Amino acid sequence: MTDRRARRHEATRQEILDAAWALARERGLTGWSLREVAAAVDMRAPSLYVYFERKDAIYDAMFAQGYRELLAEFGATSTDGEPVEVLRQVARGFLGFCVADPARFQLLFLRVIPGFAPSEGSYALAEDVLARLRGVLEQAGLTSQRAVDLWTATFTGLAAQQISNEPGGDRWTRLADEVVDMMVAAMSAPDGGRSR
Amino acid sequence: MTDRRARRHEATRQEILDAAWALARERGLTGWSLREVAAAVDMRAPSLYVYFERKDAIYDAMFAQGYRELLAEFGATSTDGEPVEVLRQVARGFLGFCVADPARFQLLFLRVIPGFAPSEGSYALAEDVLARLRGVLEQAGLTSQRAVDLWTATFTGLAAQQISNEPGGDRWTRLADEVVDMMVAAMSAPDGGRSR
DNA sequence: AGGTATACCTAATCATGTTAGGTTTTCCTA
DNA sequence: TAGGAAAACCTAACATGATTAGGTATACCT
Repeated sequence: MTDRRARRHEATRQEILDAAWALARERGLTGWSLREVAAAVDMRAPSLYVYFERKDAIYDAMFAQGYRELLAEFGATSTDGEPVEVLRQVARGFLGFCVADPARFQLLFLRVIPGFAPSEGSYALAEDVLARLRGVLEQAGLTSQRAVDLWTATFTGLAAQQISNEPGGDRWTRLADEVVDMMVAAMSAPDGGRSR
Repeated sequence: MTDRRARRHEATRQEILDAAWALARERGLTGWSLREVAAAVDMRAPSLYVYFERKDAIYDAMFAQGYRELLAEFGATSTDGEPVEVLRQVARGFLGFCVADPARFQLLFLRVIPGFAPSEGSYALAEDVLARLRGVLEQAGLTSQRAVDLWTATFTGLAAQQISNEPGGDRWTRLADEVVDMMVAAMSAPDGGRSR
């Protein structure tokens, strides 16, 4: 395929993704049909198959895009300064990211779509994020696998509660700093992070 | 309706629910159709409407049943002894409950079903459970709303991670005791549970 | 100018939840 | 105990969903 055409193809693909995101935000992650996406970009449903081989492939592309955005959010967080303060920053940033787009949160962190699993490539992006997180935690002395596991569970848990019980509020997200301090106190060596 | 008939009706209703649970456990919470449930109880799909006015009503009944089971699990946990030990017991019990049936976990604690919201009556059961939890936490000095919120977020978070990342394992659930101790240390008065 | 891949379409298939409109079964009552 | 009403079930049909088949037109390279 020629360059010009490839660019055009990619642009249309992104247009479709944008339409899907808009619908997902409006009507819920799974609350939209291919016909609706198609209508939003002035096509008929079957034409979408030129750009995505199945509906799940759209979800997969959204998944990848979401993790790329999270990586960007990470990048925007200043990583220098007192390690614990950096951690607080990261925690707040993460929660803000989750709450900003509940549909995205569900797609990235909950298993909401029946039968959908991210492709290898998309999953790799998720692991990039995790690696990045591991780095920041280490800086603050949270080196154990247990600490990382607890971190992810706690903060996705906080986001989930916030989103499903009080969307738009901060009853759970405002606990961020406190929780960070708590985890640092309990799990930084020696030897809350027992052995490794 | 006569008593005999009412009993029969209720029995069939439960039969349908059991079939739905079985399918949900087998193929995922949303991975079954009315036709399949009907086949499992030797009927055709439309006949199910004698017992449930819509598919969501089945989910609602499952939701209620799930919370009744959780209440029972609570009842089975000995509530006397050292408060912190009781808390550990409760935490382990809860995680066991979640991991034992991922479909149930999703139904009760995640918003997985598009468009489904529990009825008032079913939701009341969920609040019963929460009230019960509040009681146990208070016994151990965790009296603040913040402590309760953090508790629910953390333990549903742990369960979610365990279920979606390592089903059948214990990488997250084994953190239970440690997390309980951590929360008690950080949030029992004075005055981790600041003011109220 | 012509050929070919691409982009798009309509028509159709099959599964889904749900409604309409029966027929059969059950069981209370006269 | 006969009759009738309600309950329990059925088949047929609909609308909407994802997806496939099989075309037509457009864009671009040679």
